[in-house]
Amino acid sequence: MALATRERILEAASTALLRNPNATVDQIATEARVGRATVFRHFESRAGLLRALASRAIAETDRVTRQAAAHARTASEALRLVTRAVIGAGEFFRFLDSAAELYDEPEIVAAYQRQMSGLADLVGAAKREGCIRPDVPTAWVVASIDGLIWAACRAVGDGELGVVQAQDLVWETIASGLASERKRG
Amino acid sequence: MALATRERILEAASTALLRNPNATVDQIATEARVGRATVFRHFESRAGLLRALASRAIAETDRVTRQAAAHARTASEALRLVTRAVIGAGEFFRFLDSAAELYDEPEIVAAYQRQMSGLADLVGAAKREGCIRPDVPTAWVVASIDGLIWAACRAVGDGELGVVQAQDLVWETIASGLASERKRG
DNA sequence: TCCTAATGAGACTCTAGAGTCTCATTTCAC
DNA sequence: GTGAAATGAGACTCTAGAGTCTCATTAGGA
Repeated sequence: MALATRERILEAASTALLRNPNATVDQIATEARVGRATVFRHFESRAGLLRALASRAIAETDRVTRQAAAHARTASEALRLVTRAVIGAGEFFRFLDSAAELYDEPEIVAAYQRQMSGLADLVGAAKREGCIRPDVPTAWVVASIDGLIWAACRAVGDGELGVVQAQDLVWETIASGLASERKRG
Repeated sequence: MALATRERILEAASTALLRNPNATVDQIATEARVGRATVFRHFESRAGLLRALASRAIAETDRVTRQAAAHARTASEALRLVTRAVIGAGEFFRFLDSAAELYDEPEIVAAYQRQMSGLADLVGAAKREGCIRPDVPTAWVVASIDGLIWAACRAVGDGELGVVQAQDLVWETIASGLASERKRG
């Protein structure tokens, strides 16, 4: 029961924070259909709750990332699989989009930088394999993939796209852009 | 003087809010090198200040958007010019990135939706002109352009890219993607 | 120089929301 | 069924930050 309650609170926090990044403990408790005091029984503070939620998001993202990378035989394939995997895990970290206070937490910042530098390594390797254009700065490749992933997660969350569709579209956009064939050359 | 002070406060608010979306009136006043009371002499409340800042961002974005569209002879060209123009105005609206509370303001939400639906119209027309792939959902084209614009503004703000470079890269990414030629077909 | 408007400083009130505590009630394991 | 653990409800304290007000100081235009 203790574990179930804790999970329920985390889930509710994710939902409430997505709706409003400044959601109060009271709102989170209501969303979880739990007393406010119970929230403080499971987490030392509001900040502690957010940290726990962020840890969960980081762990899940790392997990799917590692798993995707392990299945790939080339860096280019890894880049594609990792991108798809992260989009699939979007529901876990999407609340971070506008949870500004969390970017004061060193753990969060470190995790984000770790993800981005892992992505940069992958992009570098994919360039060497001839899959990614060498004339485009790696920083931009990383930034744009990041931007497209966020856009995809938002679209999925809003019900505009299905998860698989979003995964396909992001990769298609990265790979070929959005212009018609005949205009491309 | 009154006008100069007001402008200084708006500028400071933009800076302070970018650093921390929950910046207090005191922090904004300090950033503007102005007394806290002076802020309340120029704006009815913190929320009013943010609204004024947002109005400024909306007006500027609308202005450059209209101007860009006016110079274009085809929808495809308009799409390109508008995208570039919006990136150029990034410094005005970038604080909106994580200013969650502002998305409660009907005026802001309406302006954002207006921009997005204008973009959707442009994309639709560009599709009809044969410039944008017809098999990709318009919603995704809009979402990905939006995502890339934000990514570009962030990169420019962080000093990773120059404005012109970012404008070029965004359009290049939209037009052709990031994959090497030989991998594209 | 003088007058007026704008400002800075700081004291003050008020409120929302975090965090604590208690006690009655529920729920589950045994 | 019984006891321990978990919970809900609500009262309570405390603090940060918004917003108001006053008064002395400054700056700028006539």
